[in-house]
Amino acid sequence: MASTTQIPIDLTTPSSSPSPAEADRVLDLSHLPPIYLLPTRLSEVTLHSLEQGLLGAGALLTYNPAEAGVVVGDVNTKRRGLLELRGRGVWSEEVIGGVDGGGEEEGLVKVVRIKWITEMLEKGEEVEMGRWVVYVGKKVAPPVVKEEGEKEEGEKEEGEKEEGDDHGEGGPAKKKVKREIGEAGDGVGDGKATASLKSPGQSILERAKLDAQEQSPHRYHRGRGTRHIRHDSEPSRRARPPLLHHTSTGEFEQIHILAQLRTVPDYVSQNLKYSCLRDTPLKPPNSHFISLLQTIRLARTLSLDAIGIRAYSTAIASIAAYPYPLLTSAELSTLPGCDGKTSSLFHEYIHSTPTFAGEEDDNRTIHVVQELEASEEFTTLRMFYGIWGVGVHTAREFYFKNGWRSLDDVVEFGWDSLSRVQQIGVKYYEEFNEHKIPRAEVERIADIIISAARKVGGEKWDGIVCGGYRRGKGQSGDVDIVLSHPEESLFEGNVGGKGGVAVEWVGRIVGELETAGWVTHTLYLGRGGGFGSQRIDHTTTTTAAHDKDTLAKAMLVWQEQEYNPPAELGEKNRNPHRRVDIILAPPSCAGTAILGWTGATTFERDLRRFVEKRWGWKFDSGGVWDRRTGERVKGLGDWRGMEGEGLVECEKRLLEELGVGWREPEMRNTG
DNA sequence: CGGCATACG
DNA sequence: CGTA
DNA sequence: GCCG
Repeated sequence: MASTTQIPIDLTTPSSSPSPAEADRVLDLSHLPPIYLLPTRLSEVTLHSLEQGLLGAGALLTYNPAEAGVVVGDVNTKRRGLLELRGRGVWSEEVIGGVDGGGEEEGLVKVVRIKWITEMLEKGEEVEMGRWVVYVGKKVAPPVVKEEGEKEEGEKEEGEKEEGDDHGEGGPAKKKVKREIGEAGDGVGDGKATASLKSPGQSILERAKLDAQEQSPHRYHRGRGTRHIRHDSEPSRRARPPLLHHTSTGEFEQIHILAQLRTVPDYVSQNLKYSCLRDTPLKPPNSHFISLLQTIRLARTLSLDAIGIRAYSTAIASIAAYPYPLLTSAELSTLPGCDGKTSSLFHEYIHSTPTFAGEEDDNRTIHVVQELEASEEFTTLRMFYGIWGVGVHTAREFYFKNGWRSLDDVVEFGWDSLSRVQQIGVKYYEEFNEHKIPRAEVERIADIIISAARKVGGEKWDGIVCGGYRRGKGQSGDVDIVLSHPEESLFEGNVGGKGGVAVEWVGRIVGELETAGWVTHTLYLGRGGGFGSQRIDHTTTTTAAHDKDTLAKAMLVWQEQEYNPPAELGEKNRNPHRRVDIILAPPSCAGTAILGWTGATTFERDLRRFVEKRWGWKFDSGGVWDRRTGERVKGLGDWRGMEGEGLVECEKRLLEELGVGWREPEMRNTG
């Protein structure tokens, strides 16, 4: 019941696209009962403009004729009106004496000619509907026969595992308890230690996948070629009278019409699947739903499902680029990379808890996500995975093979089996994970690094912070800075076996920073810009990136030296430790390095797919390569610093040469 | 039903 | 295998 | 999981 609530949607969207509902309105039809537009004999264009006009006047539209108080259509006779209603599952008896416009008697439905609306829209003022009414009926129960409707997903009431033991965080591990780790299980995990690593049949991560499969696929048909948001005037879809179901259906239909009024973004209408070719802002309208998908994606990560990761990443990136709050799963299913599964998740999400106008929607949820958040397995694996130097495999080993459940377990039973960097990762677990880096601190760190580079290598060294900072995030997990120098000659010359002049430079710069006291640990120092540096002799292909086209990288732990103790804490430096990556690029690689290190991940993957498809090139942050010849594509990514080009300019030129076109870093937040 | 980004230690 |  |  109460199906005709206010449309619980704020059409105001952060970006562009004026909404008809926002237009200054002289004509105000908001007091009218819900209006249903009969699509019969109307073109889609006509229908659409009528909808827009009505919505612009604040009228309440519904796509459920059963809820309508007024039905408007190309109908001229009483009998026709009655039949149109009946054809849509609305049974009624004529009310003689009639009633007049405006009033909304319960259970009454009036069929009105279109002229009524067009006249109002032309005049800009309300018009008595009386003279246009062709039929007034009183709704009655249909003769028997009930139709099956959409099934509501069962809620709640699902496996409630005995969860309970909290492992209160464990805090940063400060103690280095020595312990033999040969007998992994002893004393730990009370028998849980036997669970299999590879195929834990009872694993919630596995079950979550199965659950998902069982759900009705809930597919929405999509058009070939140009894809439009499905229009409900399509007969097949219309056939079903969804009434007799409380709530949702009515809102669904009602909301649905709103979805049709929005300008379809190009990437949707053109079915454009490369996230590098469209804007993806940091804070998209559907960020809450996205965060739930990210949780599911993480579950896929933790269950070693690489393809699931790709699939969810694609969907997330697509939704993140969508400039409107999604209203229905049908609307969602028109986005590239979002089909049955994704839209069925949204269906569950949007119906999980009603959200009213003005409210945040973060009380909505998805069942499998709740299960994940409640499961010890998921939350513990996630925690282990958060240790720098611990990947999925190791996290699973900790959990399933060793039976560990907390950081304390790791320290107590496994410390000596950890690699050096893992030990560092554990030691600073909290600082790395909980304490994000404010932008101002990122900038300070960058200044110090650039200064160090200039000190050891001259004033022409320049740098640019990439990563999340460059994409506009207010807080960063780490600092990624790309350094370069405009003179090729600096990177030529001797090539020991170990890899290029760039490595020497990064060594000198890090040395300077260490000496100055900023670096507490060096996790890695050497070749590889992360996404590749060039190595020669791939096969026969000459090409040869020389070592002068090689990136170098340092991964550091950093700590601000200036410490102002709040008196009682003492003089020890308690500033949080920070993860800092320094990438050193010769000028020939500067553009690709910056583009490659700015991210986000899905943007990068799609960029590589696009460049491969469009040109047959291979992109990595050390250069652009022709796959056939193996040759480096000339000029791409070269920094013309000697000619006064800036680093950002260089990246811009590269993006254009790649056929991608310029995209602001702030618009590369593919989630 | 194959493909899904890429490279390095 | 881990990192990005 | 989605696409061609």
